[in-house]
Amino acid sequence: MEIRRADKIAELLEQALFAGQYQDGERLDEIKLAEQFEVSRTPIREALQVLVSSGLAEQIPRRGVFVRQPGPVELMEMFETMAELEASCGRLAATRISESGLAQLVEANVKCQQAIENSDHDTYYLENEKFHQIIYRGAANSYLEKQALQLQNKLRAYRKMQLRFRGRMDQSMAEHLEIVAALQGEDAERAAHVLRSHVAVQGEKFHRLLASLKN
Amino acid sequence: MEIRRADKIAELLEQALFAGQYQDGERLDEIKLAEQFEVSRTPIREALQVLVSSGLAEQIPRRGVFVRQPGPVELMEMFETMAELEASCGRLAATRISESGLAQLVEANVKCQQAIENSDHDTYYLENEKFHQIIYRGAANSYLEKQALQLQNKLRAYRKMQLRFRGRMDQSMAEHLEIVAALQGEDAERAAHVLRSHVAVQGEKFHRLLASLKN
DNA sequence: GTCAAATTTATTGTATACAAGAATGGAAGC
DNA sequence: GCTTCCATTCTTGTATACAATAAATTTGAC
Repeated sequence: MEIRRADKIAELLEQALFAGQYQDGERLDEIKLAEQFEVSRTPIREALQVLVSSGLAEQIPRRGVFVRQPGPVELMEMFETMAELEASCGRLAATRISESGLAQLVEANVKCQQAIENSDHDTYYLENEKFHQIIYRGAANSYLEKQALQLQNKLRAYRKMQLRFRGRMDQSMAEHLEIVAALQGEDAERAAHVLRSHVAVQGEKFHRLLASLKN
Repeated sequence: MEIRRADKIAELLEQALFAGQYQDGERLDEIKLAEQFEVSRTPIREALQVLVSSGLAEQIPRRGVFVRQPGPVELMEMFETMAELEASCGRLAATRISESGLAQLVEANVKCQQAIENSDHDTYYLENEKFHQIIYRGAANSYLEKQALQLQNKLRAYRKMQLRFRGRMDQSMAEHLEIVAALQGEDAERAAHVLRSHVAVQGEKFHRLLASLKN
């Protein structure tokens, strides 16, 4: 359990937002939330500030804080930015990742493959995420790593939809193998390129994402 | 003037931090700051949260918030990340920037050149910043643009040092011309490459040295 | 004299009270 | 019936009071 109630509440609110429990533009009523969490307005306000600073909500002075769900355009922009960040991580990791890092990547891929064979979506998703995180780490730039992790976190909910599509997991696995090959060969440009298109949402994927948003 | 006192205070504190008025690790005393700004602890606390969430300070629960000036390693990491972000912006801008955007770039360069001839460092700095911001905008991805602007803002104080070196401004100008040429030619890779090395401060070698020291 | 435990002090975190601006609703005017 | 202005109500922002925990200091034992 957290030490500060405000932190715990921020976390819970974040989860609730990701779970879609609030409409876009909805006002987050301090008093109602205070009653709901059985605390005073003070920790609620601090929690709301956290949401605002992470972009999940917007604050209008003397008006309140409002839920801010990304629309399709912003979502695309976030995916594109994620693709660029991953490409950067890949480029840097190509010459910096350790042997142990490479081994971890291979291991994560094995677990991904197993998950596919068992049709275990959750495990696949988890190991896939881990795979990418190893690359962030491999870039040996903790600032960049943090940025990548943050955006990965923001996109988690939407990424999950993506993977549900038939055949996506198999293709994704093939790309993972190519990424590992590029990193092993210390081919920075190739690593960057493959990662970028692996993450990017283009063509068919884009339409599928839009379609899934409407539901 | 801001509507919320907390916002105004956050801004002032940020400036004070950038101006180096606080030591690294120094505790930001809520009560002292409250007296200093002649407000209660409440707006001070909200302002401190802003600093924490932007990474300028660190909060340790029930201990307080402490100034967190980036050390040489983190600074390098931030510059490297900036270089990657700029490269991404350049890549995207190559095929997306408008004619008017290109014209603005040329115009900014002219003003930069004039500033060099007048030895007007401040103007040079301002127009140089503007030049880069036009490229962020040219990427036509407002999320990425915001990320780039944020990091540019964080690095402002340190970037200023960089430019003081003799001959740096001339070299920088030459690189600007090359960047514009790449964008005009819609050469995404070249734009990315030139921008990356334009922004990157120290070389790969130095970073590798630092990184290897950590392991 | 030194170390440890307990008490005091100081500081953060939370609750509540108050102030000020924004939204709402109704009455007056057209 | 519609609009406008005013009063009321509601909500946020700030101040202050209280609670809880960490730091500091004192006191006692060895």
